[in-house]
Amino acid sequence: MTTSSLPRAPRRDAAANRESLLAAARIVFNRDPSASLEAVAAEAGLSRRSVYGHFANRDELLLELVTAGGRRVASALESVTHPDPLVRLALIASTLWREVESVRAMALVAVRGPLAPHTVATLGSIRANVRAAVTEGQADGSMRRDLPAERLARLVENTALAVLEDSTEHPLGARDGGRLVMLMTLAVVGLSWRDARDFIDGWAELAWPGDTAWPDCTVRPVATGSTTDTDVTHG
Amino acid sequence: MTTSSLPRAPRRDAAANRESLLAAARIVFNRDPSASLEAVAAEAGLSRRSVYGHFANRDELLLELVTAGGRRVASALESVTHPDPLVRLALIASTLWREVESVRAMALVAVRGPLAPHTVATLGSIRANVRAAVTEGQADGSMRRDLPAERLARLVENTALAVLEDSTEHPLGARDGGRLVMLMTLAVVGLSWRDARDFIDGWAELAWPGDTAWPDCTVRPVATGSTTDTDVTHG
DNA sequence: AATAACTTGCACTGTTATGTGCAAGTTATT
DNA sequence: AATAACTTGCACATAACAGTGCAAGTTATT
Repeated sequence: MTTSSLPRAPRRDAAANRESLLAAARIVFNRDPSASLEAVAAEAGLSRRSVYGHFANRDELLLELVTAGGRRVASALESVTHPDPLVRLALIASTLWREVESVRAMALVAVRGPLAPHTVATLGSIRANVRAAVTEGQADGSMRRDLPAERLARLVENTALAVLEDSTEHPLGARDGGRLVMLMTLAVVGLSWRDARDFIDGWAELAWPGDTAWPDCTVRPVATGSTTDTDVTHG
Repeated sequence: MTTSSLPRAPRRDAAANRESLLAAARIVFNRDPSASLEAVAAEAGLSRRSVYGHFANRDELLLELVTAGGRRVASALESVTHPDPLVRLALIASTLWREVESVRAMALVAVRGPLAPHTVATLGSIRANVRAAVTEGQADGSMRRDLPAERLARLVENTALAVLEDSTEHPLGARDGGRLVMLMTLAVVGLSWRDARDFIDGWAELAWPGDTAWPDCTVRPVATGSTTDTDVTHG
């Protein structure tokens, strides 16, 4: 049975178009956050008019986009747990990088723009996690104690955003970006650059997914020789 | 002699109004960078129409505002010279803080917004100085060498901006802000938090102007006891 | 006091964007 | 093939905001 008799089921291509619009919006708004719906519709191969067949207004489209992205990121971050608060922080940073890398500009708008409150709500758990890791790290002495936890946590967040921002204009490989964001995070919480580097290289879980883990290293150069004091990036 | 005979001198109050408009623009645009000229004129106690008696258009007003601010900052930074690149970087950071503190939002717009190219041009010397200090610091081993100088320099800049940004929402005393911006700068270039703290406290020229300098210390707590591991800020 | 320099209000144009109503088309579904 | 579900193009309403012309006011200067 297909539900009742008279009212017909919604067409399947409509849903597809809706997705097209969201995808287009992601692309267009990622290029220019204040782009018009005209531009979005064009990117989707639809007419401006039809946007309103799927979304009540611009804000609703934006909201849906940001919410979806936020949920994706939040869920990816849920799996981040580790006893060591420094590792946890580094993991949060690099996970965030991985999730957001392809939508940097959008993400920045979501966090900095008028939708910020909503985004923050969706991503509240991250903030809480960062905050908790920082507090814990300060308590066990692994993180700097000369700043109140709240401020330090915000600085950690903003630093990560700064890396994202910079990489929007000066692209960075996915892997280099992940490493850089960890390095900067650790720097902000108080580690020297050598300590941060060694710390990252010392924990298998902080290695880039594709790479062979530290213990059974075959390909990857170890922490001595050419890798030491070598650029993370070439550009 | 008052120039020629027929053409009269421009009225002095006109110049005053022009200043009023610039001052108003600084206030209004600092609150909302995309505010209307209506709002600016209102703040200045003038009519929207009269804005066009002084500036050809919105952009010209904006430009003048940003240029003036830029020049002020640039000139303040010209006096920053020091043999030690770390000290120089810290001085640039705290000088910048001092100059920009009261116009944070505007400054952020000037740097991030559409006028960025122009601002960058005006402030080109800063960028060059930062760049030079970083290169020098990497050469003498006092700064991290795992990142190319360009990127590290940008990270230094962006970190300073991040502190500015954070302090817009979560105010910071002038002095605490200056110290924080130095701490973060040193952190980014590779110092551990303790090293950064000791470094700042070790150089008289990095002390806050009002404070008595290190050598003949009378009031200020020295680097042992209560100051160690103590909050820079209370809020 | 004469007068040029300013300011003001109003009306108007132009631009850019959002959002709606509707008739006429197209397409998936039954 | 019938038909409801979508899409489309067009016209239109609305809303901010920028920028201009002009006539009538006000005010500093000479």
